[in-house]
Amino acid sequence: MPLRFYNTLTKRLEDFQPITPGEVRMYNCGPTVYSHAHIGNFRAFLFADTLRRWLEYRGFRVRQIMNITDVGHLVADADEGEDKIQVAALKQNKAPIEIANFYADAYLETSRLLNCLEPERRPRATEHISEMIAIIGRLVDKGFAYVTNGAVYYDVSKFPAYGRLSGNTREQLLAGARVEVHPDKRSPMDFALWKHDPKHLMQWPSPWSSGFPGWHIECTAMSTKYLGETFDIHTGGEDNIFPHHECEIAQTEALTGKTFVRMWMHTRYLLVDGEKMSKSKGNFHTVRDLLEKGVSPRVLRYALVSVHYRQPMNFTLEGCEAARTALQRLIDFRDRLRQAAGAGGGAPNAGFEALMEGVRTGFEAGMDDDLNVSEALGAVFTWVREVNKLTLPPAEAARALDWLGRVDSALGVLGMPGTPADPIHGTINEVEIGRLVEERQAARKARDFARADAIRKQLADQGITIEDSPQGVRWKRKV
RNA sequence: GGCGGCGUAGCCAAGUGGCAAGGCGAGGGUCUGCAAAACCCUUAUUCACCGGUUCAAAUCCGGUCGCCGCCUCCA
Repeated sequence: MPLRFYNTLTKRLEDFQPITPGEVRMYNCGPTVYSHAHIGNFRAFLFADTLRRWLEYRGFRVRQIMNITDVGHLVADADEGEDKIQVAALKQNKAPIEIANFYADAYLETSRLLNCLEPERRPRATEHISEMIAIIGRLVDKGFAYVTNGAVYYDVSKFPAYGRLSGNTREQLLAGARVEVHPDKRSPMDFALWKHDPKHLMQWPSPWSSGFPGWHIECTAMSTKYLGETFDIHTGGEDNIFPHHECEIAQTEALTGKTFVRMWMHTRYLLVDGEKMSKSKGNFHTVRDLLEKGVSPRVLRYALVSVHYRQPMNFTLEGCEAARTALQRLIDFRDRLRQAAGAGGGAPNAGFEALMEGVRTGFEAGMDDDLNVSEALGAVFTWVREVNKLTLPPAEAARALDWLGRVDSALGVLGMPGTPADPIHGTINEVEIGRLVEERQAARKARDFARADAIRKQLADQGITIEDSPQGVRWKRKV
């Protein structure tokens, strides 16, 4: 079965072929750095990461660009609202750049913690002002934009295809218009490319006024700069479909006269406890909050990645616990394979080849089908159960281990270390664990089971699980 | 009002015409000093509801109910 993705633009599954054979050019809408990223943000970023990993698994070279928005993203109405970063700056009595840098650094730290691969570039809006001004100038020259009172607006009426992505056509928007028309705008759906506002903390000179860029223009400037006028994939959250991506298409295609993006992919919203996440409902989780609550990064990654990206996901702490157990099963399995690869026993298993072929086929079919991770994981767990029944000779264990590594190159969860910052891991060190394990063994030998069980409990409280097997005692850290 | 999505076991979640994957949880077993891990068995005669098409529908069509998102704050 071919690799295929759901294209928001055509509203159907399409076989995927990059423009340049063997190379995929992909732009991911990244964070606006005015506060800490929440798990909904990271659902989208983890989707982008998984998509990149899967394309690489399939042998493509992936040129991945993920932006950082540090100016222009307005907090309320697009014309009257304030810049999100400016709001945070005023509130905290800091310069906008300090706010942006602080949250950008925090974001990058979280991204690494969740095992996201580093994109080719992370361009920032404030570092591409001159490119944006150049594009705006060309749009004015071409008649797609007009200047009033130092501001520049895109004239949506000049772009008949407006609405193709979101379904919000000009007619419908006009019919349902509920926004006061800004006096400078010709139509309520026109959007700002450049704004003039003397009160704004971030100001750049331009041919029209000292001011700052609109939100949508940054992605046009940065994506086309690094990926060309037409590229393969553009991703974002479903809320980006309108207005952000609709406006990007209008701007960019008016500018170049070419198709902007071939495949638009959007993650659905994530709900928490069945409701939209919001601070007022008390169900708002930033990634760092969850880590502080003891959800380890790899459990969080597993939980967020294991649900299909186009399915509305309901995030709960109970769900995290289920994810933790499932992940523990995979990690225990891997550890057993490692041991068997070193000192396994038994003759070659008759059905082994068929099992390997089955899991590979099933996993790849799921992932190829619009990144259906749930289906792909189903194949993996079925395989795990079958392999667990066998006694593996080293060669087979090594092959299974190798395959598990392939699976994890796409999912990125097993290779993640537990982090010291994670409280469930406790502070106990290996020397101390070894001492307690030996003390417990001595107690068991003396049939002092009360003492042995007390030690086991003590270790369990530190996140250490003891397993007495015929091959000896083992211990492991909780995932 | 316009656009889009969802409703599958206690929970999460695949499956878009041919006897309902997988994970978590629960119960029973094998193993164990007891556990843990692993394995075995059980846990949806049924896919929100009502009609229709078909030899055959969770899957297609029509309708009803419920939930959610977007329509210039948001991934």
